[in-house]
Amino acid sequence: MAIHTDVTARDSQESVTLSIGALSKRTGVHLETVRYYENIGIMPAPPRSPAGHRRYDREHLKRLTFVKRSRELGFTLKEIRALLALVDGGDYTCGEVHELTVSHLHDVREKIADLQRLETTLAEISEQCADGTIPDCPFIETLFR
Amino acid sequence: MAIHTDVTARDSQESVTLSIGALSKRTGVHLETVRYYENIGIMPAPPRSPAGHRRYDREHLKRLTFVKRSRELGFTLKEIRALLALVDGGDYTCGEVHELTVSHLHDVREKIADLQRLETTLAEISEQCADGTIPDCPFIETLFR
DNA sequence: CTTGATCCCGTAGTTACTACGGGATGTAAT
DNA sequence: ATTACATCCCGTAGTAACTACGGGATCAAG
Repeated sequence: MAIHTDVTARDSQESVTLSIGALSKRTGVHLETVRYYENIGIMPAPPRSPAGHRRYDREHLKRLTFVKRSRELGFTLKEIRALLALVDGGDYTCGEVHELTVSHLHDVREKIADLQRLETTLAEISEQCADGTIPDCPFIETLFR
Repeated sequence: MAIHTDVTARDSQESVTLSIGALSKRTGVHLETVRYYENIGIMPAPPRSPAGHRRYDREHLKRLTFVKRSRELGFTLKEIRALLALVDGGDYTCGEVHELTVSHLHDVREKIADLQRLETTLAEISEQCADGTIPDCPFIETLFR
């Protein structure tokens, strides 16, 4: 499936147009963020109404949903650009997507490991100085060494 | 222990002075970061040599070490400011430190939980599209929905 | 006394947005 | 037709925590 699905003249609702506000509400992406995505080239510049208001169609809606989902999965905008480039090219394979995903998964696992190490240390600290009125907390002492 | 330990005239090495580069090497904090910390008030402005070069002493070294350690534990600069304010005040108690630490620990645990949810999803995805030459990857499909 | 390392400063770039301000439209009710 | 209010426009600046850059001064060693 290419990102630009065929919306032929035979389609039942052939010209869906959404204002930026409507698009924002449907996707849950902030209005300013939509404009931001346009500025940085992640979303294409949509046609404008005579007065200059942006008019979005179903393709825009799909693309923005894609971006939103990918962000929720923790992909950076840079990674999403790569994903979109594949998809826009139209001839991507599952393997290419797999590669990006695995690489991202690796990053996520590293972050988890880092945070778990932190968690352990912080938990130890907070046990050490749980009872509260002692001045000269040992935690503070260790931070100075 | 207050942050400003007494370095009396009787101390064996009474005037340690470090250039910004030396301080940077000893603490592992980038030189530019040291200046940055000075700009934002986390490190005090040190005295200068006649030519205007910064001269640091043991107190600076201790403070910067403190900041470095705290950063490594994932505290934000804002949190570190709070910690330093307690310490600078000199009359902090273990309980106050405990509070900040527990709050931070809570944040860390939330982040871990978030990332673990991500990890699960990403692992599922990468299994689904592991074998590589199929076009129209199912993962991409789901992102469009 | 020359060479190379180090230092100075201010500014801009990074990531992914969010917020602001002031003016122009769109839409609905009267 | 007018009024009122929501929505839209744009560009700029702010957020966190730095990093990088550029061009000039100074220091330390040989």
